[in-house]
Amino acid sequence: MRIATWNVNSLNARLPRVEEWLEYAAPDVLCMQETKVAEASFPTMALSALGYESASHGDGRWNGVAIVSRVGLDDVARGFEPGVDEQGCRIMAATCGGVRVHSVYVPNGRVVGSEHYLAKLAWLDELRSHLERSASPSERVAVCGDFNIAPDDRDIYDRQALEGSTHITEPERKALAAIEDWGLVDGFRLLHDEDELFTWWDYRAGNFHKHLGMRIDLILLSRSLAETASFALVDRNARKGKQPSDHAPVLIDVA
DNA sequence: ATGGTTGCGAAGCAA
Repeated sequence: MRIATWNVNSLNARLPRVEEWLEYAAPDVLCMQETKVAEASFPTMALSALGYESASHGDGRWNGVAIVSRVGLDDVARGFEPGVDEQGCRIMAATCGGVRVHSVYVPNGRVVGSEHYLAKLAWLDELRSHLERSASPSERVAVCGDFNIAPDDRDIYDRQALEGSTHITEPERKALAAIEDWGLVDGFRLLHDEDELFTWWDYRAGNFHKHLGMRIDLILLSRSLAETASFALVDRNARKGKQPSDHAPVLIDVA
């Protein structure tokens, strides 16, 4: 079973690239983030034509997450518990091919110490609580998405250049570690321990071609699922060419 | 490597 995650930065703008990618990468499940599309106007038919069922959670303008699957899509749950993340549209889950799959878009945080940064840390804490309430680490669980955190210094291009900015601070990394401590492992890292295998590059200043990026898009797997991981890849080709997202998709094959 | 680009939506913000 091939599981993928991709921050598409507007599904409306990216639909041709997503369709192309589904055809050649052939994931069984694709989690998307920053779809920026309302549930009512989600391109369900276009994805159905490629053999994928869809479920989404979005308000149409900001954020938005989706899961598309060709191995079943059941028990869809949107947001955290009632009253939390009602406007954010940053998390949803579905059961696909026997795996409880989550698509998450962690808040960016903007500036270290700002209210948005504190909200990011609170959101990550809520994600840990949500997993405790709604899933079991002994089952087949995948938490996929744009975490807006580079797990360690292998995942950034230069420690000094980024000092003082978000995505690399200890509180963010500890919050991610607390989520992993629930019972998840970084699937991509199981199969690749090299540095500078980035998943996101700023559109500006030719950063992609200068190899100035971060690895912030992660596929976290429960242990039983992680044990079966056989192949993982960041598809940098999807970051090239006409109208790319600023993120590349990440995929992993599990049994 | 502090200067840039893209998306949304129609100016300026978020990333």
